[in-house]
Amino acid sequence: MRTPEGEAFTSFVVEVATLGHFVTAAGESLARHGGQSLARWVVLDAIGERPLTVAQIGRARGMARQPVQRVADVLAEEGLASYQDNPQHRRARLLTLTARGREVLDAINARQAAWANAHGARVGIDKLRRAHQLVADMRKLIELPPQS
Amino acid sequence: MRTPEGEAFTSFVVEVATLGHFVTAAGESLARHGGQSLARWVVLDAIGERPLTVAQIGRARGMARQPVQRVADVLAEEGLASYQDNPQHRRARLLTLTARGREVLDAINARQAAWANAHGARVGIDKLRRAHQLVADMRKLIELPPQS
DNA sequence: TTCATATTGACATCATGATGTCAAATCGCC
DNA sequence: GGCGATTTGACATCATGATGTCAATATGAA
Repeated sequence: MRTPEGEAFTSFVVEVATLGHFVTAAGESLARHGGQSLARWVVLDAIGERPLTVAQIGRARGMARQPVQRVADVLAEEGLASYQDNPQHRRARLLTLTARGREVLDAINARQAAWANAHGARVGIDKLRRAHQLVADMRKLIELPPQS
Repeated sequence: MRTPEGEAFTSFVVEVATLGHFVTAAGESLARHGGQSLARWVVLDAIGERPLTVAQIGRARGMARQPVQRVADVLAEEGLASYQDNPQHRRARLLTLTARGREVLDAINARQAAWANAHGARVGIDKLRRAHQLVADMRKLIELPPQS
């Protein structure tokens, strides 16, 4: 009923889910030091380079527009971002970082960089590259239907 | 500011978060074929071996008791589980699988086994073991404070 | 046994993300 | 230019998981 490969695959999947949980928690922790949350950080970071519409942010980060909309509205209320008119689209305004939003984002990203540098140095570049490749391969595999 | 190792670590973390998302979606899909959700499947599976209290389920699956309580109450309402008196603790009743709950759980687990067998066969046992080890190592690392 | 401490269930509130629907706006094909 | 399809924002509802509080219960030290 369950092959050794099936057992191993299930163990891997469970381990990945657990690691994903830890990674998310680490992200929440990093964001909290800037007085934000992971969801807010994701939206702030998305518009760090250039203003985007809510729908564009959702596509860029693999989220539906609706949750992004809610977070974006909160950020706008708090003065970390603001909606600017979009010459391309009358309704779809561009969410833009304010000066305060830039400060907050830079602070969180700086902390994240230190965190990643410290962890990365311990692992070593070779193992990191292999790990990244392995996880990326696995993702492509899980995306495929199991029958093929 | 950002070392190559830091860059690689960040890429890995983002990839893991993405894979975790896919794995969760796969779990939701498997559970849905049994008319359940991932959260309900997790609770059903936790009491598959022996009855447990809500708090025990939470600890076993790394969740707080409160969300488990809510899911458990729904399962009890739907007749997939039932609360039985606990000789060890007057208030903490044991959540127990009903016959229907057993059927549903077995069906979902059978489907998961087929899914895992098919995917596992494609990857191969060696790569799976290496991937599992790598991910487990990374988790231990992220759990440590970054300074050490 | 007694009493401080920890655990537990039962509430509440909240953040997050998914999904559905609708009308306005844009785009693309003709 | 006109018109159908798509995109978008703006609502709504829902599932999930985290957190906090409280009283009832169990546990362990004295």
